Amino acid sequence: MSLGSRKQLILQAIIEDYINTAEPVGSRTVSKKYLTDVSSATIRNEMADLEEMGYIEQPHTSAGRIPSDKGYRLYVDHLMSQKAINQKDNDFIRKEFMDTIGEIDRLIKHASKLLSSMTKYTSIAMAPQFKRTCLKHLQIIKVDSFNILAVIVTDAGIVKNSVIRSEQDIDIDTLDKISKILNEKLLGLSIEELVKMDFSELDNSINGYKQIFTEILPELLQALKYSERAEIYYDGAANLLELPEYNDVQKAKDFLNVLDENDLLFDILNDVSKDTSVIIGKENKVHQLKNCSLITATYSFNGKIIGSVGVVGPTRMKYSKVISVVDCLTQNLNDILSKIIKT
Amino acid sequence: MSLGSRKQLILQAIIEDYINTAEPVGSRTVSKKYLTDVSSATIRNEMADLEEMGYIEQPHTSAGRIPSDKGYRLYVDHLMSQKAINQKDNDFIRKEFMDTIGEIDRLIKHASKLLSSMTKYTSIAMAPQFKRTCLKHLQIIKVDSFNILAVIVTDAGIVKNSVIRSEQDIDIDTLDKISKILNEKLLGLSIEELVKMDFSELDNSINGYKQIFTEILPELLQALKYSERAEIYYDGAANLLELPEYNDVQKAKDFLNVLDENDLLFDILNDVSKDTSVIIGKENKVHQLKNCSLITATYSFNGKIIGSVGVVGPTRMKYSKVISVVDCLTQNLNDILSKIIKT
DNA sequence: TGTTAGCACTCTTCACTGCTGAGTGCTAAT
DNA sequence: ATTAGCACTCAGCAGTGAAGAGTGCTAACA
Repeated sequence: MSLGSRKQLILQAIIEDYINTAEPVGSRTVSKKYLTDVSSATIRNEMADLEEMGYIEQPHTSAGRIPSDKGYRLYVDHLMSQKAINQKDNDFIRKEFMDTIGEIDRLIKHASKLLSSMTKYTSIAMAPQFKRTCLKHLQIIKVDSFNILAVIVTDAGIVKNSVIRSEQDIDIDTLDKISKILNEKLLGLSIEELVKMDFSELDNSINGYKQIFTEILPELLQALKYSERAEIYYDGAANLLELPEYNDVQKAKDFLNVLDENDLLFDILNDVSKDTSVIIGKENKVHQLKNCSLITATYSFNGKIIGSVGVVGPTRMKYSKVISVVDCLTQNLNDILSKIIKT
Repeated sequence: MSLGSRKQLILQAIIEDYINTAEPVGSRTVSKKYLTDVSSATIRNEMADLEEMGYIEQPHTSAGRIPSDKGYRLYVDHLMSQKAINQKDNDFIRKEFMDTIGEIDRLIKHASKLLSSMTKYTSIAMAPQFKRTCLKHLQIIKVDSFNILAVIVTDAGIVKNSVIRSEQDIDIDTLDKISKILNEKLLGLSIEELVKMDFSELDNSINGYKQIFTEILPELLQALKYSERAEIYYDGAANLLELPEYNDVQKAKDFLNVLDENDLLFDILNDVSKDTSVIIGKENKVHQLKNCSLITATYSFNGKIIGSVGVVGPTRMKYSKVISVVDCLTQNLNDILSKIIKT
């Protein structure tokens, strides 16, 4: 069922006005501000149709109309002007990233800050999923008589450490040899595989080091397991409270509770598969966010998706703007990752 | 100027009732619930005195009294029952920490979560300040032909990594030798000193490696500088909104804005010197928190303060409870740190 | 047949009103 | 020094009515 082109224009007008004002939009407003050559009475008739079709709703009899989730969906998929990213924004993001060096987690945290400050909504971000990356180098270092340190570097440039206490004073050469053996055997495996791996088959290679292996390996695997869940960040929680829809304290409370639940955020960010996805209102699996829209995008390394970022806001969201910012940001993220970490 | 003992009792009654109910406390309430053998009229007279002395205030003529900052201060310093930590809470904290292994930052993050969930306020925490700890071991590892990795372990068990791209393919033995030289020269120095150090005096020791040094050192120092600022965490932001004082959206907004400003939180947590400190209302240097109270405590390693944690809430805070929880938590933190990281 | 003007109707919002209850300060009696 | 009693103050609440926004319907018009 396709809408007449005038109905489309009216729906678009209603949505864009509502996005800007957060006030129900009346027929008069549409007639005066958007479709000046049509009278408000005509608009009224069309609006009644649009309501019947489920694209807009009326909060109460004497109010204007507001878009429904279905309306927003049509808008995002067909009506919205796909505005290319503002050149200025693009430059800004690029520049901000240039200045951020250091650990990759820090980069993602910064990305989250950028997203929230540029969109004025709340951003969420997931650091690279360690388990999806592959072992590139492993080295066991002696710190002192009782502490050894396992350093793991993966292809996405993630580095993880694990301090292991050892009862015996192992000499450096031994550790080097063990490092070499492990490196040979394990190189290129994903951390996910590695954790599940059956190490008994290593038996042949480790003649003479068996005792040390049985002391170190479990600790190492344990540490890997603990690193499996990626860090989750959010930023700009205060932005939400600027919006009129969150003048209701209860709603603000519910929203903040979601942000405090790392598991929930993880599920949200982990669920993303497409490059960029827009989830509107009740489309959300997480029922606490059924009044929110969520725009997420993934970032990749070596063709593999390793993490994602997103923006959460009211369904009355500046979709066009946010989508372009999120897109641009992940684009830059991909660039930087592939550049920093080229072999 | 010392209060009569009955005035003290009345002040205590007012404060404790107000802490529980968030409602101004009237003379009748005090007489009925706390000092049953004195009439409300007498209480009224005493309350008028207390108000004149500045310990309590009246929101408006026909309301009861609420404590002033000065009142809370007296209460915290002299009136409050210094309740020892609940044995159950202590066990709980201990147990929670036992289960948390892994990186020290994760431990602190967990501590923050614990604080907010046990106190029902918002917690803030600063991970160990890298720069205040001393170099224990430094090792430079070859990852592949173009990437080398510097691993730095400090006495507090903090491990930092820095991936350095190198134009030349340096062989492993060379890196080992460089590691040894640097270790010898730099062991025991605090990171703070290290960053400021003049490396030209190394010249003699590095015959033959000079070119490599000049490539690696600046990168290494840069990475150290970026790690200088400790991570800041907060948790339980949603708890605040449960409190009636934050039904005013504007106040909630102001508070969230503080949490979003890492620099501000850093200043707050960095300012702490005493073991445990209680800052009430306008005593706060940060003007955004002049309606809040802040209870902070430090944790140490090797006798040096390396970080701090805190709880932020309304001035109407359950001081006794929070102080005991914060104390207990840092106590446990100290224990764990000294145990985990003993040489 | 699609469009428009006009009008009665609905419903929210806001300002105003008067009432109630909580709490006070003062006074006079104990 | 303490207490009972009383007049007074003020926030909060419910009720009221007017104003304004927006609608749906009808009848006229191109």
